[in-house]
Amino acid sequence: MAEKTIDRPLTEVKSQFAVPYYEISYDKFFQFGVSVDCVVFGYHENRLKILLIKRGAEPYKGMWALPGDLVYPNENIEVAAQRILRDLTGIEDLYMEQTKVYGKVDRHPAGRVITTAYYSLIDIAKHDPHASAWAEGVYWLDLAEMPKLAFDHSEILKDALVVLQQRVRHQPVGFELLPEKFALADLQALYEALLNETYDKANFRKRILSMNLLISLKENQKDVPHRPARLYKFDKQRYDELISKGFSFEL
Amino acid sequence: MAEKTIDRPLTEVKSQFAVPYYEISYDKFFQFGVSVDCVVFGYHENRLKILLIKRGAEPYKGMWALPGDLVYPNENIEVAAQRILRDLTGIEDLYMEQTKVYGKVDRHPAGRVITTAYYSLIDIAKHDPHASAWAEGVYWLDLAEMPKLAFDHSEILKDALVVLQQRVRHQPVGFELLPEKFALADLQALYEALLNETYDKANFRKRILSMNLLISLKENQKDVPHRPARLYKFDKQRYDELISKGFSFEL
DNA sequence: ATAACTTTTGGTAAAAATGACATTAAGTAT
DNA sequence: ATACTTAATGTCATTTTTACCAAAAGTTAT
Repeated sequence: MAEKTIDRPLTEVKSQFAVPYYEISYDKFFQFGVSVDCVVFGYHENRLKILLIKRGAEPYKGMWALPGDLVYPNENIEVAAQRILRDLTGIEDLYMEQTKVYGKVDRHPAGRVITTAYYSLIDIAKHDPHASAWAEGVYWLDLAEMPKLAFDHSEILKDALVVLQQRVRHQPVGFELLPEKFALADLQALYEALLNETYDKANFRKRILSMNLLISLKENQKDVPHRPARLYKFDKQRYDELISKGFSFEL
Repeated sequence: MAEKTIDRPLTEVKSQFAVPYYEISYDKFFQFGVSVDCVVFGYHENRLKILLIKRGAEPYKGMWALPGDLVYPNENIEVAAQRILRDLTGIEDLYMEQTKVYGKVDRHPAGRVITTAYYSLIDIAKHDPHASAWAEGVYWLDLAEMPKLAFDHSEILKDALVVLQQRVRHQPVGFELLPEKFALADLQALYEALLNETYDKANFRKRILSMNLLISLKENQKDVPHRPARLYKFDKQRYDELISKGFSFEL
């Protein structure tokens, strides 16, 4: 195919790559710090929570912040995200996904630090966070009552929430916030909390069940003061099958 | 509200933030280079194209690559993205959006460089790229015939394409690839190229027009060997209104 | 045991959206 | 004037969505 090609002579040489890279002093460029901040969403009793730490070190000592820290120069970023979250909160092996990079020149008082935000969803009951390293405390804070956070973490959190809502609408990630076994009403309450909407109970049930992503267990709720609902579990295998066939979950 | 709070004593101090930040030698951490890579999509004659450069400097001299370069330590990343694209290709003032960060330890032979990918959509006819700085050439390459790219740029491009298709489906970004005035058939051809699908002409028309996002001009196509179609333009104001009311574009 | 109560669960009917396709309209080319 | 091409509009059957009802199944109180 003929392409539209525009090929002009070099006009000016001003980049660090204009001469062979190994002859240049990179000092001028290689002065960045890189960090990771983790936005961990949890869900408990119909409320969406965020995992925050109370900072035990400068800068912003004593303030609320997302769990985050600097990446080592020989460490991959995703690995760092896991390590840092584990070091500060004890939580391990989460599925984490990037949301955005934050790189304002003055966002960190100690120098030029650009940070990558990762988000994750967990069932609060399945993990037991505890403060360690320089974290003075680890808390599940209600999303509705969020204090001001250190650095630009308030902005990071706000953006991550938008990403979460996007994801939740188009992929069945919501299931990750629920216990293994759950009732349809639980799932509905979760989605209503996540997206602040309300759904008709009967129609929600039909929609979800028609996707065939749930396995009906031979087991009912216990200790409820009314008719107990049937319990279900998420059919991960069926989901992977559908995805590979180009299925797209929509709520 | 009572929160589930877990607050344990410090167990170990091992982070760089465990002592006041101004007393620490950060040298160990502040060794990163940060770069930006731009994935600029263009559209011309029913084909999706990518703006690539032929590298005129090491590393990967002579190879195809996304326009990208290192960020200055006192420069905001978005500003750098604009500058670098302008320096290398002469294209200015694009609306660019982040897609992802790439940070593998060995992704750059000159040292630890993490890069942020930005993507943008432009109407090829509206811009006239020309190689400058250390770019030896600038080319619009057809997406279907993409060569192997320098660094991890092939992966970056692949991911950006997925993001583009997502965005195009849920926001009317497609309009940015068309000239000011266009016929409905042009819009349809664009979406069909972007998403490799085909739509029924009559139904596509109804769907698009029912969104009220197009302004019908009192003007028709010229120089077509058949009945000329009515021209439309995108109603940006109406779009912003709808968005602020929580409207979501779906195709 | 029975009645009252609450929530689950299955169903139906109207309304809305979708999709396939036919028809008419409006221009160009001969 | 006629043929031809694509635009533009309309119709209709089908599917999907939505609102709502009622029976079923358990718990609790009497």
